[in-house]
Amino acid sequence: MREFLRTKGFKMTPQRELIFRSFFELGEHVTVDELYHKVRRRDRSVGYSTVWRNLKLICHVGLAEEVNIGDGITRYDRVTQIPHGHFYCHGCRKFIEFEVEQLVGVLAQVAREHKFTPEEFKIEVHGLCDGCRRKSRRSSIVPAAH
Amino acid sequence: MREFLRTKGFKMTPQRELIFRSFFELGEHVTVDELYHKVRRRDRSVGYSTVWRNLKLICHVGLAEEVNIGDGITRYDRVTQIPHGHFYCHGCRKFIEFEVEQLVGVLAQVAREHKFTPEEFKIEVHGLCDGCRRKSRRSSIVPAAH
DNA sequence: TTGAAAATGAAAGTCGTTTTCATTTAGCCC
DNA sequence: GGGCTAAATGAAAACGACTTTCATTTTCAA
Repeated sequence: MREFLRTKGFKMTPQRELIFRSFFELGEHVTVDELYHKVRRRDRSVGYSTVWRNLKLICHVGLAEEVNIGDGITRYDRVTQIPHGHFYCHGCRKFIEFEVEQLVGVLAQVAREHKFTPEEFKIEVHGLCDGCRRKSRRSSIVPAAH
Repeated sequence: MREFLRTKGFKMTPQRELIFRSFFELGEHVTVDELYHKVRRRDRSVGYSTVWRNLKLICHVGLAEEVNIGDGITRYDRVTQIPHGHFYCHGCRKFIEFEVEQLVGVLAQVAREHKFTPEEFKIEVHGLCDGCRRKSRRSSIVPAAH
């Protein structure tokens, strides 16, 4: 990793190593805060901005990408070989991943038809997971009033 | 519209009428600021929070939905009969819409397999439109340094 | 070893969003 | 039409995630 970063013009530091390692241990849909706290448990001296900057760096070198579901909190998702979409349950606020290889193929075709050059595909479905659906049936939830 | 809102327990006001009308004139990918300024051109006395609250109300009653591309700005998109996805060009920052009827069908099937109850589908592709791709070829853009 | 460039941590700044609160208004009942 | 209650409004402040600043420290190539 030190070598990998050096070729891109970045230096290795103890903080960076800890942050990178912690990120890959968490791996999926990581928020800055989550990573910050994980790192902090191992080294109380690391600052929030250092965690944030390194998360950006991880994205910059192509090892992760931002995921945005619209709740104002940016999540960082390790880049994997297999493209995947997200089911986001607004009950338990958890993600379920699913494969989108063929969907991406279709999308790429549609993009070509529109002369659009795709770089990133975001496929997200919001709804309720099995567990939360059962719960919400019992105590049907009323949306907040204004 | 007055009637429609009344059945849901909301009142009609001059401000609300103006805001609703202005929103539907703009129609697509509307930001709070855009709508605020459009409304203001017709009535200088309308407050920002009123515009914001009414935009939320439009979503609440199912006439629009939030679109989030990850730039920290929420856009509001009129709900249409035909489900559509977005190509977002990060060159000119414009959206191109495309039909996703069949894609949504496939997604719904995948959701069923995961016992997930879908409520909203977000299909977004980031990249470059035809015009911006030609431009960026000529003057190949270097990503901002840290 | 040394110097330039990069990285760090604390603090402050930014900016879109959301809430608060005093006041006004809509619309139901008589 | 008048009275009443809940909803709506506008200004301002609060919120909160994200980003930048700056003085200091550290890395690493020469």
